[in-house]
Amino acid sequence: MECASSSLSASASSSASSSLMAENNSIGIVHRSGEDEKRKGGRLMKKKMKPRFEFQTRSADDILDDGYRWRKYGQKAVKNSMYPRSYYRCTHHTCNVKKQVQRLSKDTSIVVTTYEGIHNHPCEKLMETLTPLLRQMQFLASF
DNA sequence: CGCATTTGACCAGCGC
DNA sequence: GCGCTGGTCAAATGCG
Repeated sequence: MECASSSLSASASSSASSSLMAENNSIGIVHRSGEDEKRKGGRLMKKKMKPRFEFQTRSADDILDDGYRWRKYGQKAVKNSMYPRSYYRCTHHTCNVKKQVQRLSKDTSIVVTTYEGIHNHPCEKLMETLTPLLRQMQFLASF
């Protein structure tokens, strides 16, 4: 499904100072949810939600580049965290994947990234990064 | 010029 | 029944 599960961010876009990523990116699925979608904010949504995957990543930046383009559509403060929670959404039309990032009040260095839904489109960024390599591979393969 | 990000406002669900 | 929290959207602004 998602080819970005490897989170091999090429860091070609934002977060130029992602050198801190070399630290130790420990990710792990903490929770998996079923479905749940409702009407809110004056907008109606389906009654079903996609599978939800929660990842805990050790990073100083909330913007984790997993190969997809995310557009922040909201930010709300959480009581438990005292830090605002950021809501992101995939910029793709056919892709209604949502992502919410929250920092742990205990360890501000830990970021909880919750992915909601599955990408139904190829990773543009990843493809972009791999295209030259693929071309090279194909070229070499002709030999 | 285009796009992504930002802040405020609004609504629905749930609790009390 | 009212109040609160959480979640989302919309418009405006800034940056590339």
